[in-house]
Amino acid sequence: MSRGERSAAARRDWGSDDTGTSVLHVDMDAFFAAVELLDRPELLGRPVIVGGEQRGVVLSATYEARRFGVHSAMPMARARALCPQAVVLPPHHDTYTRVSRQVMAILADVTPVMEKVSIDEAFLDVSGARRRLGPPVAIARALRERIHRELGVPASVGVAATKFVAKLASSHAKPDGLLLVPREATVPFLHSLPVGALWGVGERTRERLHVHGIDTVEALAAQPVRTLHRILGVAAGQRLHDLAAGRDPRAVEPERVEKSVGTETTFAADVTDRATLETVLLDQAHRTAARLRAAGMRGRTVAVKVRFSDFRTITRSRATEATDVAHEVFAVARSLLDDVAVPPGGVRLLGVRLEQLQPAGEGVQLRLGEDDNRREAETAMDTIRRRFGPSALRPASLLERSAEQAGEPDARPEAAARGQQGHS
DNA sequence: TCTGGGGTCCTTAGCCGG
DNA sequence: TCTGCCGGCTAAGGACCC
Repeated sequence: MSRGERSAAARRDWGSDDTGTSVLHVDMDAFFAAVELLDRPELLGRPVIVGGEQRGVVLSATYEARRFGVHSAMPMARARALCPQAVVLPPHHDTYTRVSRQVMAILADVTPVMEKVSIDEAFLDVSGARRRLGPPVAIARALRERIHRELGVPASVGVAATKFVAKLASSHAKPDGLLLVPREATVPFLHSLPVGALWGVGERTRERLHVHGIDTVEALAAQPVRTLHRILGVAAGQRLHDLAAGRDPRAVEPERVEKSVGTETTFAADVTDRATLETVLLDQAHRTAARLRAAGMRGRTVAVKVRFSDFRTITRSRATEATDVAHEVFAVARSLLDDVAVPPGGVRLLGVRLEQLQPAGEGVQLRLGEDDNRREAETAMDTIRRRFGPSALRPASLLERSAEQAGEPDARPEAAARGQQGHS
């Protein structure tokens, strides 16, 4: 699902010396679509798109669909226009999470030095596994074969000296391939790529670099670093200059600490009614707080995100005492939302996020009375939901809304939003 | 064509205290 | 006492990634 630019010239044999290449990047091919095909083998060989309805985007597309120009993150309407014969399937995130766990378990068998990047990709440092399992390329081959045999889905693997180059290698190995970039081929490999292949170069940065005549990694590498500082700022300029020269000191890190947790919802129809917004906000506060409690974390900053009908997006945040209580999160979030003027066109998206996370046991002041009771009540709700499922319990105000919706399923904006979220 | 939801990181600006 | 400077913190927004 990588969206970085690729180059046909980079898709070649760069040599077979894997002595200096201990980083593997494992990337599942068209992961969501591939998992869907496990249940729908009759669709093999046909263009298949996984994506939401209404205002959704393409989450995943088989290579048969990509041939028509369909790619991930593309608006569904555009994808359907490009490939009207495609079979469109709604996403099943629980299934993808389950298969992802199985993939990660196979990777963890190779080495504990494994860093999960997302649901469908991970880095491995196999320097400690050589004696047991052989050289990196042999490990990569065995991994691909085992994932395919046990789970029935294809994985591509990049093998290189650094994380960044391993990632580029896997994206050039797709679909269902393996690419080794030997240590001494690192710079020639990088210099065969367009500048958009670099990590951190998206549409905006590419345009800015293009204005200065910089369209390839080779051209970027030839610039004095101070020129890049001027164009992109010190941090981004330095990083790209390093990446273009093959310098990437980041190690494969098995433990990653989350820095924020949040939930956001795009409404099926823009919402102008404040009561509806507050109901959604309350639901989001509960979901976010429950995730914080499950992770044993509390957040010190509550942030609210609002996107208006014209796609203008604002965020408002406030630092408070560290909390994992939905009631407290909601109180701050609602106060932030109160200060936002809703334009006549209404609100397209609403979200809540907790930032400045810290372990639940750390720096917590002794609190008495109502707050403690709230926390206990919410913790009890967690237990019940774990036992009987996520819809077993909801706050009364949300239940009332659900009851109203039952009578009039499509008339209210939040009914549409609920429907899209897939739970009510 | 009309743009999801989960995040991370960086820049800029204002405020405050030393 | 006033002013300037600096660092730390907070808030907002933007770009990017999968």
